[in-house]
Amino acid sequence: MIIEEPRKPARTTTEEKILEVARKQFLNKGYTATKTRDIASLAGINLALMNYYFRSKENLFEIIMSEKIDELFTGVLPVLNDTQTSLEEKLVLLSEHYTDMLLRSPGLPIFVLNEIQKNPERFGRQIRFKTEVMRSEYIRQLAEADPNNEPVSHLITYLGMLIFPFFMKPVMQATGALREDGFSAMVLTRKQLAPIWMKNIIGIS
Amino acid sequence: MIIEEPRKPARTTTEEKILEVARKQFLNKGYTATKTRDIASLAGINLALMNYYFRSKENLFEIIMSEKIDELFTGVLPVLNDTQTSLEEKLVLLSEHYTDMLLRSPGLPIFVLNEIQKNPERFGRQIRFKTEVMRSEYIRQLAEADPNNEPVSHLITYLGMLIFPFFMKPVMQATGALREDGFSAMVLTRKQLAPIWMKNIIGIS
DNA sequence: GTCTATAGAGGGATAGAC
DNA sequence: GTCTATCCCTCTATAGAC
Repeated sequence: MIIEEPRKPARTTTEEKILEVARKQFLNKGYTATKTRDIASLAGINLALMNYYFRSKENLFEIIMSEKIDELFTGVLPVLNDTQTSLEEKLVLLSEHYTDMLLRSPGLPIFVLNEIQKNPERFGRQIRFKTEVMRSEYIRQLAEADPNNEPVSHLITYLGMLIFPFFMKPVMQATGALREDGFSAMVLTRKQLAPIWMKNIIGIS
Repeated sequence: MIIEEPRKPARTTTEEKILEVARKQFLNKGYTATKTRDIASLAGINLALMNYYFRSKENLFEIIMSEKIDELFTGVLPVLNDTQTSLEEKLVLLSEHYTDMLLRSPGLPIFVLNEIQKNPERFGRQIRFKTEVMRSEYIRQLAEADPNNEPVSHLITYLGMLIFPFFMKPVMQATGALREDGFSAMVLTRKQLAPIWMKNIIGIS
């Protein structure tokens, strides 16, 4: 009879602390500008210990990157694939999902898409776009609504409505066009409007 | 009588060659991942000479960055401020401007917005968003069309329609969802459709 | 597991000859 | 203007003691 190993709460301490710091550093500075020394010192340890847990900077980065790609893309697959919800309901769910999530992680899209662009063949494959997204219930319903619809283009349009404001956030704030709360307010209004806009565009095709 | 100095074609050679290479390197790799040694060797010279022309990497970068911000943002100000064109015409002109320009420089948006995010206070000011864009004829016409319109939000929506596909390009191609010519075709179709979509959204508000 | 110390490579910048 | 040689700092990674 096999006895399960009990959870070791000790392991959460240092290892998870490093991951936590690394997440923040990579997200804010990108891969090259992030220094292992900074991660170590911010985690309250030193370089050698960081390499004891994660063999290299690259390795640590791949772990974080994989997490973040999931956060940005893979997370919505259940919504897209749900056969119980209508197209209209999916539009609302997507808007809510992205708006709420990105208000918590405004820097996520620019980080992920920038690093993918610098290394497409390495990270691109993780996004099961062709297999998972293009064959989803969402795409099927889109084609059903109007056979002339170009599904990929429409998906990009909608993601743009939801995500692009977060690309512009630093610009808006640095130029003084929008303060922090002004930006949140705008995005929350858009959360309501985006599904309506998009429904209309789909109708138009 | 002042005699104008003749253009010195000699100066275009080395200095412009360095700029040309630096543009490509910074654009593809970002600031930190770009190495001055690479710029020099790709320009067919050496490090010392590069520092003779441009005092430092930072200095060279600021020049390129300034150029690129202009390319992405400042370039459309004449369109936005034209009192001779209708709102509808401006939508068409913006769509044409961005689509054609970004097909030539697909990596421009992600480079500029990523570097601005890493250093907002430094580069943000160059974009005269609050003073030039927000007081433009375009914004006035938008408010005229419907007083309930939220001009900033609508501008972001439209820029998203035109620019966001280029953020997704590496993802589309790495996942095999779209080949190179498939992407161009999609974007060219969108060039026609985006103004129509947007006109409709403005009507809805 | 956690540390100190250091190897080893790479990067930006400059001195100084031509 | 353009080069070679080199300084000097920073960064990643590892050896080895505790």
